[in-house]
Amino acid sequence: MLNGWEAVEETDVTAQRTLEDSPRVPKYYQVKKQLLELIEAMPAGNPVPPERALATQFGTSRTTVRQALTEMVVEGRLLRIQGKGTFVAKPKVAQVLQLTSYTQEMRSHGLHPATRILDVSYINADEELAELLAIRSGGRVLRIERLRLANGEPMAVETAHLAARRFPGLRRQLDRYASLYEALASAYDVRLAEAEATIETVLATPNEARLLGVDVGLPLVLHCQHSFDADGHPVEWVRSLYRGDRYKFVTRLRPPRD
Amino acid sequence: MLNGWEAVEETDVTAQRTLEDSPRVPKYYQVKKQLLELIEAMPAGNPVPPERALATQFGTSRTTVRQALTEMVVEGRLLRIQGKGTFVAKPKVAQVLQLTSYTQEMRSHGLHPATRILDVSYINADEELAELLAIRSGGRVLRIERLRLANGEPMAVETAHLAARRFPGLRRQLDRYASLYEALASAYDVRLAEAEATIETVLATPNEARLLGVDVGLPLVLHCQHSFDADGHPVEWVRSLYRGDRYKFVTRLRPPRD
DNA sequence: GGCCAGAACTGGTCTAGGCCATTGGTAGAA
DNA sequence: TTCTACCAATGGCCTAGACCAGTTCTGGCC
Repeated sequence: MLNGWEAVEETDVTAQRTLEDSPRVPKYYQVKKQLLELIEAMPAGNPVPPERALATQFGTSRTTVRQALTEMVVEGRLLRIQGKGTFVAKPKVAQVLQLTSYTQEMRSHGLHPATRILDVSYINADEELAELLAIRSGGRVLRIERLRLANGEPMAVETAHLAARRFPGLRRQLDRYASLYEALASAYDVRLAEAEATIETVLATPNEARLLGVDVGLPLVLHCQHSFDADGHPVEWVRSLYRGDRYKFVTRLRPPRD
Repeated sequence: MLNGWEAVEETDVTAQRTLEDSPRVPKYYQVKKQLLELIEAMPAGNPVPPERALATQFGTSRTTVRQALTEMVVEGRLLRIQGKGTFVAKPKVAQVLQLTSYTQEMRSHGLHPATRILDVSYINADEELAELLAIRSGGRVLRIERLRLANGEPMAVETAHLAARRFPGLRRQLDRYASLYEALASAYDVRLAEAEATIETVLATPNEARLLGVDVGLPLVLHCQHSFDADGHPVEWVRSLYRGDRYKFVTRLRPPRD
């Protein structure tokens, strides 16, 4: 019994033709294993058989096939499109966690970056945001919501917050510069010197899923960044949602100062 | 506190008393929304009603309730135990990404850390590992697999790799010191100066799930760290699997050197 | 009192089907 | 030729049950 799952890890599919044996392992997991082998030899974008066909082929119900497929979609190995089919997904992109702009970062990976501005507006800071930006509660904050793309594919939804008073006219300046950081440097002589970032996994809400073109409930990487200038004043607070199935993060670490 | 906030995109839930209307929103998602409200006022560890009761209460099938519950389990908001019930989970623990030992890190959060050594053995480096540790391919490598706990709860499975020739007798030294980093510093006068870490989301395999006490297929955070000493020589390569539902990562960023 | 068998729960897996929403092709109409 | 209406195929969501696997309580037996 202890070796129950061990047997599956090294599943010799050639040996077992049916899924009937070893009831210790869920059937959907056996289906998944076989599907993983199947798509291993397939190039990205290649379609896998439709769910109903797989159900027949494996001798299970469609529900069970979907359970296996869902896990693989969550893992970023498959991509489901309603009405079209299910396809082998592309491998993950690495994102270096440093104070570069998204544009620079993507170019250094040989990808073609693009940004679509979804919304630029002024809001009033709630208590939490006010503290992050070191302004008074209720103070005006410029909120910039952008969709980040790489090679035309949505990669992240980024919502930046900056104190309106500190960067007057920033809204207009945005049109003149390629990136926010460039605008801050050129128009306000502000450069980011340090930041604190948190990374955690969350699941896509319907709205976020729509923007990123993924399914509701898929794990995303929530990356919140609090950036400071050389004087230690807060400059921005950014909440970014990356596609967990397309991204991985890279960061350089140093020992803590004692 | 650096945190994500609840996205405000939903259709007006207050307007709809029942689950019948607005077919745009899946029923399981409406169930999830209501469950989120339900557990908001509940302390961690508190049980939610059993699935069959919820199905009756919401007028849906148990399958639909399970779909909602499953998402909440994946998000780390609920904890399911077969035969016992489903319970409100504890909030995430933040993990600072810096070159501290796990032991130090947990203590600084007021948690009681513990480490269970799963396996210490010598292996032969494959090509990839040899390059990471700057040794010849096939060279001896000490492999340390440890289970990290906080307040008695499994938090991560960590597998460290160090060149055997560079740290002779390290296997025995491990017993004498509280942490690996302490052993390196005291017995070999080696201190970590820098590291490169990658972070990505993966799903738990049966083996990993068993060790961490989570369900197969739950998202984990894969954290790989390549550490160097002050001379720039590689010291260790560590592959850590954290519970994605219990952890979030914090890191400090600096501008890239040009 | 103490032990054990079993009932009565819990969540875990699975079936066999239903209908809906989206997509892409096709046949017929303009 | 171009457009439109329809149809077939896909994945998305849902039902109403079934049985299995753990956990906990309970009642009878010693």
